[in-house]
Amino acid sequence: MRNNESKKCTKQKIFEVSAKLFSREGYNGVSMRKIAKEVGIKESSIYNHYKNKEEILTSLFDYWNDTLTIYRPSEEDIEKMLDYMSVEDVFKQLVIGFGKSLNSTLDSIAKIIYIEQFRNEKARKLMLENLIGESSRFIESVLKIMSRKKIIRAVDMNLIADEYNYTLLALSFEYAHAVNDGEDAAPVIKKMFRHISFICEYLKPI
Amino acid sequence: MRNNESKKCTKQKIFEVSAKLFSREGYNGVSMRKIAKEVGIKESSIYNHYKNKEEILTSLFDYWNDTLTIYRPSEEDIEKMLDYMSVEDVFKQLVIGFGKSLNSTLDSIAKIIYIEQFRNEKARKLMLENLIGESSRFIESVLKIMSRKKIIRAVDMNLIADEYNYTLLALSFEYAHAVNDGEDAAPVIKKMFRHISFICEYLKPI
DNA sequence: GTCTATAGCTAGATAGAC
DNA sequence: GTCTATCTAGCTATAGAC
Repeated sequence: MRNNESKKCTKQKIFEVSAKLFSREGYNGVSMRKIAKEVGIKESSIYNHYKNKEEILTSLFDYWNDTLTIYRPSEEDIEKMLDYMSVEDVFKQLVIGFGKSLNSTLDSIAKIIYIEQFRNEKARKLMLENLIGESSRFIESVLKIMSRKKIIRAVDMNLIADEYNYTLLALSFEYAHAVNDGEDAAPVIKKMFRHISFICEYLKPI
Repeated sequence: MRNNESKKCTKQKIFEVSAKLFSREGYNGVSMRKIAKEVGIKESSIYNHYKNKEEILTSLFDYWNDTLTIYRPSEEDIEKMLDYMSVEDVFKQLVIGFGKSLNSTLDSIAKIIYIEQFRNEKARKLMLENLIGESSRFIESVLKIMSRKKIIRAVDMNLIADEYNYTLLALSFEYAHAVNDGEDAAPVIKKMFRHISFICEYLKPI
């Protein structure tokens, strides 16, 4: 029992420390020694938990993929939200809920995806398929629900989903920088909300 | 003379090879040996042209900064363009002109900025100040000219400049991936133009 | 300005004691 | 499961011959 707990604890520590270090220095900028030192063990001990360095990175990406898929609200959830919330508040809630679902490890992993997207195949896939593709399709499905309920006017939903999504993606880079540099992230959040207001103004029925 | 020419040529080769390799593997993923091998010289010879590895990276960022500042059309240029072009065509021309100004080395440097923005201070500055800040202010100044000429309706120009710019920035990431993977970049260009059409539709005088 | 040779260091990974 | 010790390979950078 104690064995299992301490095993889990050390592996978890390696996991979180790696996320933090990779997000600051990039995968190739962090050595197994640095990770071991920060965890408080010898580098050779890492190999009892992970096969090699690459497997640590892969486990980070897998965690991101699993967690973020679970978070996204279902179509039923959206329907319910629209019963008592405005279009604008639903979109704002999606951003707030997404932000709240991110612990500091997930924040770090997001940055690792940004950094490694041109070098690592898994990171590239997460960027293009998850952060761009799936997100856009999700927003398009939300727009379809709103259209069915006739609370937004007729628009090119694929286009508006892209407009909504790409700007938020770029702003999430700016957000990562603010958090990174220990600056106030409020101005970026404000920009996100201003963007949502702009889209909702466009969507308003005439 | 011949000395000068060959010197310039080797230095230029180091410059271009480094841009290519850094953009693929990241700064920390490329060794001086790899660069030397690809150039066709010994690694020690690099130090006759650059003080160290960091100076190669810095020179790449300086080149980006100098070139892109020179490219951006002046307010007078914009005024002239508007004499015989529509609002939409001016914006499309800005994207096309920007694209044409990029040789393959500048394409690579853009990717290096994306990769290194969270690790390298110069890259971070270029991302936040040049690609986000300056670009947005430039578009805002273009919108002001259009507004003065009364060819667009009254809007929050700071907001629209951000809407215009952030989506294009995110799409430029997708563009970099397409070029990177040897895929067809046309669908991304099409998305850029669709975005511009959307913004111009919004700007149309009533 | 390029070369050979090498210093001096750090990397990822493994063997075997406890 | 963690440790010490160590291997091999790779790294940046320099010295000095040509």
